[in-house]
Amino acid sequence: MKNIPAYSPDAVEKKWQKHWEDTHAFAAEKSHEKPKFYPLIEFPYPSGAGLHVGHPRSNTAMDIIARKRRMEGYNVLFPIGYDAFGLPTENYAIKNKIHPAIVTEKNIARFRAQLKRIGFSFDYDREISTTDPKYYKWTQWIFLKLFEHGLAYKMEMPINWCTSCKVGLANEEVVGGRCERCGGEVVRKVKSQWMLRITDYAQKLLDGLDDVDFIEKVKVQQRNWIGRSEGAEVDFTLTTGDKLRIFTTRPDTLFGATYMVMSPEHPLIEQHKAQIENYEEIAAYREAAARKSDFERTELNKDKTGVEIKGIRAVNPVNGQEIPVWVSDYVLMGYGTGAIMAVPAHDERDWEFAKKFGLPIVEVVAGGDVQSAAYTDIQDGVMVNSGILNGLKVKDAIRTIIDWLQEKGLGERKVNYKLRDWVFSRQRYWGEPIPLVYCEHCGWVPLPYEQLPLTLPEVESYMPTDNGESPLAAMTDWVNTTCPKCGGPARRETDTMPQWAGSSWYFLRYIDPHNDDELASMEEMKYWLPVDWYNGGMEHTTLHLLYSRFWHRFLYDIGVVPTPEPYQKRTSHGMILGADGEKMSKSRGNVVNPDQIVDELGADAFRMYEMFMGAFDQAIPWSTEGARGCRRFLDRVWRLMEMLTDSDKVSSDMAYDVNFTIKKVSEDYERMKYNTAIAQMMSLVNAFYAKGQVTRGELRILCLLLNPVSPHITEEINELCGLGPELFHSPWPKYDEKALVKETVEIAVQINGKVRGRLEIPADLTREGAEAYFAANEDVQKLLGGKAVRKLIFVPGRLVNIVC
RNA sequence: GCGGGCGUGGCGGAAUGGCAGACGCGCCAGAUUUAGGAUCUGGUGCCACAGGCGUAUGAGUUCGAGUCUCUUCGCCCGCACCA
Repeated sequence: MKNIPAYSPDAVEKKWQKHWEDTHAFAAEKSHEKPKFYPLIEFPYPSGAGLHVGHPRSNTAMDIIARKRRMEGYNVLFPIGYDAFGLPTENYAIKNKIHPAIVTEKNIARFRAQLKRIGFSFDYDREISTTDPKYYKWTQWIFLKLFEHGLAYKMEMPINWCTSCKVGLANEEVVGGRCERCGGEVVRKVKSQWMLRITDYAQKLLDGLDDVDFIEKVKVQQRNWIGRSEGAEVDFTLTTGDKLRIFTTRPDTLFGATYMVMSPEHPLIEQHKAQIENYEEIAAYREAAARKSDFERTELNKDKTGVEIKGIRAVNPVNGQEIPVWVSDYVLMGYGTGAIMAVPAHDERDWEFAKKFGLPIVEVVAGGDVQSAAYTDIQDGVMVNSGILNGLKVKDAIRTIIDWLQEKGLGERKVNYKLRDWVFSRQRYWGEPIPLVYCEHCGWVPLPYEQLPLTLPEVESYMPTDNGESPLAAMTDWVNTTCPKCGGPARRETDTMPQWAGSSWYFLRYIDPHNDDELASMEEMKYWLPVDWYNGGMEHTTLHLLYSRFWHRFLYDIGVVPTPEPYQKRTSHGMILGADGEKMSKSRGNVVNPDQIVDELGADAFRMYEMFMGAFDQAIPWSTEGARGCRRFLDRVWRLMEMLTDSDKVSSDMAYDVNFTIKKVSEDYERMKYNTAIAQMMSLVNAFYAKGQVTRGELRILCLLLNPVSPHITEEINELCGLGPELFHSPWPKYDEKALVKETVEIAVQINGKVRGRLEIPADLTREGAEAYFAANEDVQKLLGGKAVRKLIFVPGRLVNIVC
């Protein structure tokens, strides 16, 4: 072909992006005739820093799948939106005295422009933002439904308080005793908080994992987070006459319990103040424990502390033995019953504690040396010193003792979960207002649904207050209202919702984003749900993923959505590190700006490098040199136009390579093996160069295969050469099985397992015919040097191994 | 400590139990060019180089192991006193 223009990514990309935008090329079709496909990426938080090179990794990966599915004839919904409530925007607003809504709008505009420059095939007609009152109307609506069903409640409880953000945090937001966002110190503080009863859904969230295709490590993390454990609750009688209930997973070791431990916050301590001889000492210990942050409490776990409660003892229900009761902060009030029986012989923590305080260690499972270490094995051990359990294996003993306890009314089978209820309040401005009012007569009263959305008022200052109240609390005009129930005076809730709220259901809104009557129409949801493929970061596995599964399951239970699980498949991408192999951060100065890469190399090369740089699920250091290599490859693809020949067919000598590439690329995209798919296309292009020619038919196939990765250049080449209709709605190429069968193949010849030569043999040689074939082959006989063949292993298409 | 994952050239990484290092980066040489850049061609695991050695370590299974089993070492991620 003559007169090939120079490749200018900037011009080519602008041209196609405008064309796609003008024609709404990637809008999901209204009709439900075609099979649907709903791929999803985690919608970004529009930070002031703009897009990060990490975003395009997930986006491009799902864009490739979305584009391939359209070419395969699916109706594809590939949406985009913004998770725009949140602390950084609010902090920026405070610092610069700008309304967070204005900051948000600006940031979204920038993100949108950056995303469009990279050419993602999002359906921008369905764009949403969690900060839009038309959106958060439904976030509030869901909250009211949760409230209506008893799943939202307000409770005085110790919360994690970030001393720097001055805000309560969920357990999940505390990392190593510090605030996940700002790194500030986190202490305990008692405050009245809205809570969501996610614990009611622990078992459903666990069971639901069996019916979805999440990658295994995501399932494992969710299971660990929910933390189900089976055991029993057992009542010990105290010498005061009342009962102390404990939870244990090892009721078989009941005969080995030599003391008990209560959490410092256990209510029985206060109730028995009078009987406790050393109450002062206990109270002092409790105060010291409360002052410690969670972090310190766990940091010091090697050195256990505790105080014996003098004046109260407990009676072991299985043998009537009287044992001491201790207080220690290694027992947590928030799990089980806040008290344990201690079996030092068979629990490492109890063993350590017993050693430190000189408490007796009684062996009840034989198999170890319990004086030198706790014996915790449950496979081989046999019960000893255990009355009715003697001689039983651990598992049988557990069953036997629980039955016995239940019969005597001393205890019962019990399942516990590590999962805690979700602290849902934030003392912040830039979040969804909680649509409830407090009335002296009626208590907490929900706003009527028709009054939603309850919008954020304009305030003077977004600063949270030192006493822990939200900035909204200062807005008396807004706060003081009337009770929807009795009409009397009432006060609005001034806490707002956490950022997790808006992101817990956004995938539903994409389905029907402009609906003012419902969060989404049932008919549309029945067509589009569940999300077919959701890709995101591992950092959201235990928070966002679990929260959104919880909300969705609740909505399913009340008949609002048609599927129990929101996401059918969940995959995860690896992080992109700085060129130095460290996590990208401003302070390290190793941050790569996507705009710069697009400026220098073009969006197509940028997208390709993001996919080519390494295995998709692994952390990979950035290399701008590597990205230039992808640009060089696209230059080579462009110059294929110089060696174009007239045929619309695939030439016979290229048939194998072309068909193999179709097969490999098709399969690798599905398995997220983007790097090897691209490598294969590079090999094919190398083959065209080696030959010095490419037919129009061959180039068209290459453009189709490469289009999902680098959509602009491929459309341009296709158009310049007039190869066919626009690629993005052309059918995905199919390979010809027959073309993949070769007449001869080269195999390796091994003698005693070592490669000694190569041989061209007929491709259809069978295992049966192999012995005769190689016996008659001169080259093979030369390698054998007259030695007798003891055994011959022939692997068709691969090798022959002759043992002699 | 528990759970999950990983360890292959100078680098990113390929490899249904079957020719280790595909593809790319970097590097070397040549061609072209006034020069540089770009492009093209060839080369590039290591060594004592007609051969031998090589996938963190040591063993095992196998005709055959990067791949399967066990051992040791190292690294990453998640959870972390959850009874």
